[in-house]
Amino acid sequence: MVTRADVARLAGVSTGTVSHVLTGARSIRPETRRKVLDAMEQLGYIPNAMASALAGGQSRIIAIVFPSQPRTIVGSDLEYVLAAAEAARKRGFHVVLWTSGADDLNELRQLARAGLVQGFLLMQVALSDERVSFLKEAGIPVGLIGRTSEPGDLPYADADFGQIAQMVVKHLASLGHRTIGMLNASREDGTRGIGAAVRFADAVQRSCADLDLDCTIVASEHTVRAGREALRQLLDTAPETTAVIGYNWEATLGAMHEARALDRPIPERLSLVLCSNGEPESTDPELTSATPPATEIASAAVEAFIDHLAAPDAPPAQRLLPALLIERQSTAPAFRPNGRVRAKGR
Amino acid sequence: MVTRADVARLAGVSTGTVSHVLTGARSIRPETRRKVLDAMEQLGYIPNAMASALAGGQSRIIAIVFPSQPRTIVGSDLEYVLAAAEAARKRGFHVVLWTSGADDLNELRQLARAGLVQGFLLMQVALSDERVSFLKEAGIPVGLIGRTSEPGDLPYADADFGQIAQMVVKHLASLGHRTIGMLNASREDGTRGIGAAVRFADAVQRSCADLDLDCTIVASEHTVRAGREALRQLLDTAPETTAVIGYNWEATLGAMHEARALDRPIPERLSLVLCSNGEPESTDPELTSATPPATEIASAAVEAFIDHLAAPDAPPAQRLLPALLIERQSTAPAFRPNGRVRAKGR
DNA sequence: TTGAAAGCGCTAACAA
DNA sequence: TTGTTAGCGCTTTCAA
Repeated sequence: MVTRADVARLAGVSTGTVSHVLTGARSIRPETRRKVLDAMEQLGYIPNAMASALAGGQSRIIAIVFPSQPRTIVGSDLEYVLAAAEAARKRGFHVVLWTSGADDLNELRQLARAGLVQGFLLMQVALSDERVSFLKEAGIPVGLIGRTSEPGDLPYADADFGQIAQMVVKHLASLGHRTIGMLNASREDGTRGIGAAVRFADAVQRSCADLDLDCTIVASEHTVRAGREALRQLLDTAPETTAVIGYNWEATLGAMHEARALDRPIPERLSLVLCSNGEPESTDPELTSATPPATEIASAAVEAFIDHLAAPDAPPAQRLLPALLIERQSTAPAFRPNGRVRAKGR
Repeated sequence: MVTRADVARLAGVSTGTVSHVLTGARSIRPETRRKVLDAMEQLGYIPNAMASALAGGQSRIIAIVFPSQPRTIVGSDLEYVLAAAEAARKRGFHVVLWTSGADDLNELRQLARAGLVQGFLLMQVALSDERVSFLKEAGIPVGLIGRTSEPGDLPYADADFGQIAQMVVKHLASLGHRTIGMLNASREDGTRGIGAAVRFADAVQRSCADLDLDCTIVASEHTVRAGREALRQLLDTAPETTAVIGYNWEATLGAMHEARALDRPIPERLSLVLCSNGEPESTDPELTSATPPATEIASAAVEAFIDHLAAPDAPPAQRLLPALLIERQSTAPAFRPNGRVRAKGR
């Protein structure tokens, strides 16, 4: 194994100098730097991560924490994780995975105390998340992919639900829809981010109010069957509904089936937009969507968190990321019984 | 921070003794052990992971590697990863995530040389996978979640496609199906495990031959649209087909839609079984399935790999794990034009 | 059965 | 601008 001592010897400098060439922590005469770099090159030197972690007190590893009580896992969850790993790598950090239940919180503390990880990036953040308070009290750095109701001064990145709601409602309004429905996530479902559900529902309601549209919101469990029932209930409650916003992937699938059963073909007689994570391209018709930008959110969260690790006292970055509306096949001008299709401007 | 020296002092022993109590590497007088354990308890001692990694030369970290050229990510991919992390944790190991393209292979070597990871567990293994040969040549431990065509003496765990094929074909035969179709994964799709596709198709064919059933196999791209076309093609080629085995999640979704369009309702006029990873419970009707047991496969692969790390010269474990057939709503007795429904025993 | 001490490879404070 | 050196906390060999 090639060590820093070998490099120093070959370059004719001290080991300290080699370190400083690597870290750039102090100015080095260009000529010396060259010699050192050449020697490293020549020897194929690779710094030992464990040694520098031990000596420097920084493992450059962060943990991503999933609740161990797993709910339905969708493909995009992995997208978050992979994007986080990639973003961390770009900053010279690594990501380890950890699953933890309410009873395992102590294990998180031990992980940190063992010096293995410098902090925790939480996924599936609930409105009120005990992991957050626990880690904060333990003095262990925390960041969020998502948000609690009161993120305070924690670094986080989340979807900008206000923007998403506004964009989607505007889109539907421009297609002439006047009565909108929403299939929300279950309120019971803390792990799934009920915080987001509440925030998004509020945002949809506000956006509808702004444009003077009617809006009915129905919560559904995260199953296809529940989604079918939810749509039926929605259309019972508000028969005028011509467009539905889905914020619950499984329920949205159910709604698609139920719409067919109710002879409300999509998009001709019912428009549907998916706003949650899910797989809008895997349905038929493919779903028009404005889904949270998983990769961007994860990257931003990692950036914010690593910055926070470097400067714990500075106010951390807290970012809300906009989604893009992708029009596919599930939205169309509002159906009017009398056959007139009114497109409403802007 | 509490160190081993603190514990030693309080227990009135040497630091070496504390280490040995922890590792159990040599016999300790029970009384001494007690004193040490008490001291650790009292001080809340937690060993420093970095220090032991440095001194012991073992980071107890393994990396899970994804191809960076990502294909469609399904929910079950994360299931593998989380299960692997959990299994590793039980063995006192940690899992870091890495994504790597063909050009990044050197980074893998550096990760290992830096002492950060002890080896690599590869996901999305292709039939002929350059990562494997690269790492083997570099002398870096490799394990597989999946298999290459020639796994040689590598530790791995994979689904037992022979068993799955036989079980599913038998199930269909027992429902009276005599003509079976299969929607296979695309042959182009190296990252997706064409190896598995070939193996599974062969196994299905063999199982059908054993039971004297007709069998038509059509490959499809991994899109809903391609699946629709594939089903049409399949039914054109073999109109007698009454049951289809899906080994391509997106294409299976497409087949469901196309079946409806062709007035072949599932399951009354066409049975469908999902055998690939996917979300059989998210469709309507829910899919009867025999999908690879993701959690078990990942755990077994991790076990095999960690064992291999501990004893590199012993022949590594190579495991094929059976799936369970879960009957849901998409299979039914074969439809007979004349109305007779023949159930064929066992 | 236990203790002492020499590293593991690197960082960073202190000197020069 | 560079060198020297004392740790970082643990493992493990060698002696006792």
